[in-house]
Amino acid sequence: MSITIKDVAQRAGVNASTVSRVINSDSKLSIREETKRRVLDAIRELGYHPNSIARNLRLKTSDAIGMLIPDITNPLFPEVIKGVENLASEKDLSLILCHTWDNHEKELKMIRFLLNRRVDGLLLASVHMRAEAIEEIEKSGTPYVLVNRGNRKDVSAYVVADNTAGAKMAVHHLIGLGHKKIAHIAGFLYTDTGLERIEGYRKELNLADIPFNSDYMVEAGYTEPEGYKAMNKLLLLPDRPTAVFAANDLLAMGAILAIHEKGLSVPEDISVVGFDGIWLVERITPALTTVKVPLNEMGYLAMNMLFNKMKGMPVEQERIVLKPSLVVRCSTDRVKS
Amino acid sequence: MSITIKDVAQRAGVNASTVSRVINSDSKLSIREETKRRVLDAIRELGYHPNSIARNLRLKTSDAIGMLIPDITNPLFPEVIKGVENLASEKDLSLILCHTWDNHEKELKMIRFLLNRRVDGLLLASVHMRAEAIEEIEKSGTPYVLVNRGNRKDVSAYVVADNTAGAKMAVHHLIGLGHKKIAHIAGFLYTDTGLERIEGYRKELNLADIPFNSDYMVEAGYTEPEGYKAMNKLLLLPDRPTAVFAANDLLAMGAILAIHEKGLSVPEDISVVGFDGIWLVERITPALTTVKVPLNEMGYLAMNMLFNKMKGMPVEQERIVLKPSLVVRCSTDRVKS
DNA sequence: TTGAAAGCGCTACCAA
DNA sequence: TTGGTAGCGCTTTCAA
Repeated sequence: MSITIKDVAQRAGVNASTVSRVINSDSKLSIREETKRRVLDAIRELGYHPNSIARNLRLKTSDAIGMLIPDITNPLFPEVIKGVENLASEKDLSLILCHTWDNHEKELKMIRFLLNRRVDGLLLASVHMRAEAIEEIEKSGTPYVLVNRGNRKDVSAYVVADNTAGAKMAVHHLIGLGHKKIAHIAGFLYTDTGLERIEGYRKELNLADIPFNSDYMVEAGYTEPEGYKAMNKLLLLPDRPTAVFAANDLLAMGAILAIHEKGLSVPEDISVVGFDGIWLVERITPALTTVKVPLNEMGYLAMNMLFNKMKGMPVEQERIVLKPSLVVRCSTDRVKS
Repeated sequence: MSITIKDVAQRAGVNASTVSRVINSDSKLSIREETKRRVLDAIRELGYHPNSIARNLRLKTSDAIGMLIPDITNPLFPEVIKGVENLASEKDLSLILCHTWDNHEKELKMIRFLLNRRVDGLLLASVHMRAEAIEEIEKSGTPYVLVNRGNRKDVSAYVVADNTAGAKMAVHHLIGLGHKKIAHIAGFLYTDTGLERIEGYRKELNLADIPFNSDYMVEAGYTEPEGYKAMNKLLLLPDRPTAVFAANDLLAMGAILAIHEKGLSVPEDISVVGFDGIWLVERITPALTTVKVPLNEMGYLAMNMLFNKMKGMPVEQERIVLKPSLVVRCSTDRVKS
């Protein structure tokens, strides 16, 4: 029913192989102008469109890359995806997007799914510390790059932010403002983003000789409602913190909501710092002080690295750590004495 | 190099067709338990993963659907995509995401690209009024559904919001607050969302016997900077509007920024209403009054309709128009007399 | 410069 | 219950 290369060949009075040669216009092959024209005409007349699936089977490629993300409604990911897409579309690669909802089962299922589709490469922005999934990918020989979340335990290629440094900047800023009772709303402990941000938090506290208070650290996740819940726990503490460093911007937003609901205000009563620097947080009230990560660049660089790997080209740097920067806005202020 | 069905067959001492039958475990076919076990063992031992590309070629499907969106960093789309993805992953369909940046050339290019990949269906959230692209899709016989943006001129299947009604609600609200000088920051005129929202704006004005003032309508696009620019134009007017209805939330945010920069305040000096109801706008300052569209549902319903079409199942309703609702928050207030 | 033919990995028909 | 085989639409080698 669909028009194939044979139909075109017949119409043009040539062999299918000739049509193929015309389509792929290999400059090394010489094709008579006249033949070429006839083929091109036939293609137009019949409205022929080459079947990529057949082509891919023959060529053993898919011209597709798979990307795993936890949750696209966290505005962090669209920014990263944008960076990825820019390069991918330039290279005529399709981007197959899969959601894992930070669920290990789903993650594995999606990876198998993508591997069966023989994607040419994988971008993983949703990775648990468990190595099972990674192993499966490596066995398949499919090139892959971790994005945003790395995995400190293994030797995979990745593009991530310097989470520890970022967390230190945030806490340093708070300490500079005179805060001592600094809480941390942490991300998942099975993600290295979560772990490293905790590490930075603790290190910086240490540097300032502020003892770590386990009451001040609560594990949340990465969504706004989780930040809200975590903050409510912190607000119940007899010795309430005067500042909160949240593991990401959404968490920070949830925290601010909880604080406001208690009739307290930010930053007067409690200062709040976020992480990631999604653009919308400069518009909330109060404008959020946050650790900005070059998200777009992260996506672009990851795609670029993946592309090089796919082409078997040398990758000069397999592990890229992007420097974040502190953006001070209105959600942080000097501690009230 | 990769393990194929033949390798498995050889190892299990059966024919490839038998392996295929085991994999696809067709309940109608009877396979001896013993054989089945041998095959399954061989699969496990060899770490075999079926090649979807070959399967797709044979079956003439791709188990993939393509989705066109203008710009994923507009938070409207992640919400829609989430709805789509929910159903798609349930049906084991991959979602191939393509960005058009609202550019007609790119749109056409992406459609051809997806058609060549023989996607089983297409979800179009980025459609120009030009019918060229649609024609190409129809010629290919690929089922498709328009999402968010419909196309009033043709008979395509779609799931959209009732933009006219939504716009009327917004303007009605403003009029009820005593506003007469109501401006509209419009979306692109080649999108029917843009057009219909204008239509609702004008109709409601009409109903209240407020004459349409062309100075009060400025075409923008759908991004925040465009809203900012448009508002600045409006602020230059000798007879400044007291209220602004923006064609979407991002535009409204840009407008608010412009207003604030001029030292004016929302809603005291100028009231602002948005459209779409992305969740983040309840957190900006002031919390945005907006026309909320059930975005998630929109995605889900579109995917559902597409799925039915793909299966050749009867689609009871080819054109779904979702009712939006007005959410009044803090960005609108009575006009100062 | 072009044609013939093999084969990518799979499924499904027809036989046995 | 299983095997053999043709063929999905394409590319590419080998010959002509």
